[in-house]
Amino acid sequence: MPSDPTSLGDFELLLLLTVLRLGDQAYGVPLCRELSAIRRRGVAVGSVYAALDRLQQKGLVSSTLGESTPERGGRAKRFFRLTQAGLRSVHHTRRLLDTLWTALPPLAEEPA
Amino acid sequence: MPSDPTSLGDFELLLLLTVLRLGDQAYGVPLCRELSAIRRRGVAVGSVYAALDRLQQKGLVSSTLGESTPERGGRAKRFFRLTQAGLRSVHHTRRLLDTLWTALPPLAEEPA
DNA sequence: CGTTTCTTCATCTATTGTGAAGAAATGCCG
DNA sequence: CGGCATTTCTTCACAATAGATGAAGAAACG
Repeated sequence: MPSDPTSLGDFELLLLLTVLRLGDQAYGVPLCRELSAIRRRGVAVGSVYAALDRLQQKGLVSSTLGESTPERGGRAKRFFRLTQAGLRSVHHTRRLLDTLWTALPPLAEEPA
Repeated sequence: MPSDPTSLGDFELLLLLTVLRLGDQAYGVPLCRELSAIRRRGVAVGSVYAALDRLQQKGLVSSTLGESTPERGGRAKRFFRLTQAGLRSVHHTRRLLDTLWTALPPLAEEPA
């Protein structure tokens, strides 16, 4: 019994947060760039679209097709936003984690 | 390029936190019970052991074989603890997420 | 056309999910 | 005392979902 809509994979969570951060510039390519920066490691563009599709199917994001822009390669983009359910899902995860690591023991100091 | 040792799957993160919480009672069966409670959904015992094996191979937990106890079915248990690397990994994830959702927009009120 | 930007697709590995089978201990009862 | 059901815990085989990768396809401009 998979796909409880309130439970997110780690990548999916980061992706939702990144969609929020990018606001009206949340489409595939910059999402991919931003995620690469956050993770400090290359993120293949295919992973991003696959995750977006999953999230859309679960109803956590919605997408709208933009218009083309008068720039070199200004092809139409597919923009993403969080749905109410998506936002709830992020809040839910946050509450859970905030609770669980309140009692997290501190890191021991490394000897110099 | 998988398995960056500092990046955790969502289940793995919960598992590490649960190992911390259970302390000297952190072995397969209670871990499974505790995770089921946290997630509010059944967790198969196989998933737990599989994740533990992964985490051990990545060096994030260590395990020691206990002795048998004088109880019905008091079979020897395999106890788990976080390594330094494991603790660092949790802290790392926490810092990242705490940063990312500082600007998280609040949930809209549902109309009654 | 060639180039640029963006998306879709096919394929592969890794993570997670599930339940049954296997080990190791105790307790009951002949 | 000896065997067998029972309990607790672990290992295993297999299925499904999530994530990773790079090449191919679409649509725009110069």
